[in-house]
Amino acid sequence: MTLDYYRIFYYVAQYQSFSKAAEILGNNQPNLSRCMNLLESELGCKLLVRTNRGVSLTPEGERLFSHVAIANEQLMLGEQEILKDKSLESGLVTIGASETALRLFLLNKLELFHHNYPHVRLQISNHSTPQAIRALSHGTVDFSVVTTPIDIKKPLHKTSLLSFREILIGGSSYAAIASRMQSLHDLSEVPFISLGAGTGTRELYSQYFLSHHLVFSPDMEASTTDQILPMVAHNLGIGFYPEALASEPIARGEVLPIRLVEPIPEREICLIRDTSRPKSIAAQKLMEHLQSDT
Amino acid sequence: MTLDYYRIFYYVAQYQSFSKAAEILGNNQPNLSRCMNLLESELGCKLLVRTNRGVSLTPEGERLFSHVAIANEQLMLGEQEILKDKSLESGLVTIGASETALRLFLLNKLELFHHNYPHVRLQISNHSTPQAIRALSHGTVDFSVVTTPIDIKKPLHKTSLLSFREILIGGSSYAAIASRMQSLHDLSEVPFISLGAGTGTRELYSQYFLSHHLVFSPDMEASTTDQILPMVAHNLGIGFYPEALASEPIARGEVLPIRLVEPIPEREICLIRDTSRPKSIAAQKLMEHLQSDT
DNA sequence: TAAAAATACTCCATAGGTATTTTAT
DNA sequence: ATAAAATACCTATGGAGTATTTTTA
Repeated sequence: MTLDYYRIFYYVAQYQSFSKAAEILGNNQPNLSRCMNLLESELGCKLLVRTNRGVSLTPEGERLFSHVAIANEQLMLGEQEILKDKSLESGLVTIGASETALRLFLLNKLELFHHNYPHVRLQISNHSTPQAIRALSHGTVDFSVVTTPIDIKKPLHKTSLLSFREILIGGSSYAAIASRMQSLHDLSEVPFISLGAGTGTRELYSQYFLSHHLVFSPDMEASTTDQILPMVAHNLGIGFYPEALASEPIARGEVLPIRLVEPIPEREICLIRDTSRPKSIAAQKLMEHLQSDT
Repeated sequence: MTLDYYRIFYYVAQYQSFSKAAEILGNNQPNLSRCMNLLESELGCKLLVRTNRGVSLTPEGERLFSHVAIANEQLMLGEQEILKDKSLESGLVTIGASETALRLFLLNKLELFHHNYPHVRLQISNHSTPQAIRALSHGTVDFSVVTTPIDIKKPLHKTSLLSFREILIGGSSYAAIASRMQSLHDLSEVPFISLGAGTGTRELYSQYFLSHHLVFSPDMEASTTDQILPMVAHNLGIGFYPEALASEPIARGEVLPIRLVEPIPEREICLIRDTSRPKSIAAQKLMEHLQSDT
């Protein structure tokens, strides 16, 4: 028993005519006649009353039609939705983003993407890097954009998007230090400002100090990177801060760059995806967009 | 684009497996594989993620499925309803019936029909014969069962079901009259009880009297046939009453039959249907039942 | 008689089926 | 090694189409 008969039935009932329905369906009258005969005989029940003026429904036909109409409309709706999703006229992408990744990379990219596909809803949850990765594992986001270092398990996959550097900055009180190149050992007495434990950034600098036989023990903890800049500007201490975000405050003289002998490890912004989970078309398109150079 | 793909998609999504779905559908795995490939390419969009452990849905597949599920369930529901209608496990028949037709014929028949098909709902509207025919013309009843005389136009069609006779009955006060055969002329001074104008019965007796060069002018009007018997029993007058209903009161001595020289016209109970209007299966079955001898 | 559906008949696309290969765990 | 889907290939049903006839208002 083929469902196509129901679609034909739908149009025949709508137009009260085999010929008209055939025209709409791009089919022919004798064929619809045959199909409706088959439908009736399969259901063992007359559905249509044929006259020389067209077709009308029997009581059973009416009953069936009320269901068939709903079914057909649902299918057409479904097709429309798929088509919209496909053409990115609808859709939802959920993104896990670390703060630095968001500020340094994602916001620009999202602005362009949103301009191109304004009907795709974007849901960004701002997390630390480990939190963003956990959200991905739990399936609460489509993908995450985070900063190295990262620790990744089996079905997760990393793609590099952008390298960036951090520099050490200090407030006006540290003008003397800033005036010449420093070694890490020289700064053991200077108070450091850093993000709290449990962030990738903190991990990174702990490793960085350790590799130079020092212990990184910040005197101040900021809960977001955003807070580091004003804390530094107010001379609470010195801290590492993304170069791209620091250049402007430096130009305005709000903070000073402190040059270091030991090269600060390069960091990366990267895309993390769960390869075991299928992606919506909108999510695929956005991921593609993030990896392109535009 | 064939709707059958959606049915296959429904089962594949349900069972998360081509093989399993094929089994349920009485089809084979390679065929479903082919059909789903076609569906995806027609929609231009991946719906299923094939793995060696089975199949899962992409986000677009999930969206489509929510619609397809509704559609499929509606179609299955529709099929079930039709099947129930067909087997008379459901259905509704509306009947227009004149009082005499109901009492003399219909009630017995309906009792048996209802016993055989208890799930078919019966809606009987009690009317005069002209009202029952009008209800049929307006499409508010499936068919009518009425008594002659009837006046019928184009798409209405009459089938005789049962002949019956009426007899003249009187109360105890009319024992003298009842004791011997009467002619209509002899009864001109006796008060008659009859139904009101606008009923077939009244029409019939007007004609009957007229054909014997008399005028039928009842002194009392009853609004239903039911009321004639007690009125007669209380000696308010004499009146025509269906023989079948009179026999019992006569046997009990409540009323007396009055024999007439002039033969009282035979009457008929008949089925009136609107040939231009299709009938539900239940209505067809009941009409058939009314015309059978059982 | 005209406008619809029904009938008769042809053709070929494709659904259905079998056997086998590929893939991922 | 196994359990799934994919691929390859074959067959025949039945859907699509054309021409014609039938029906009934």
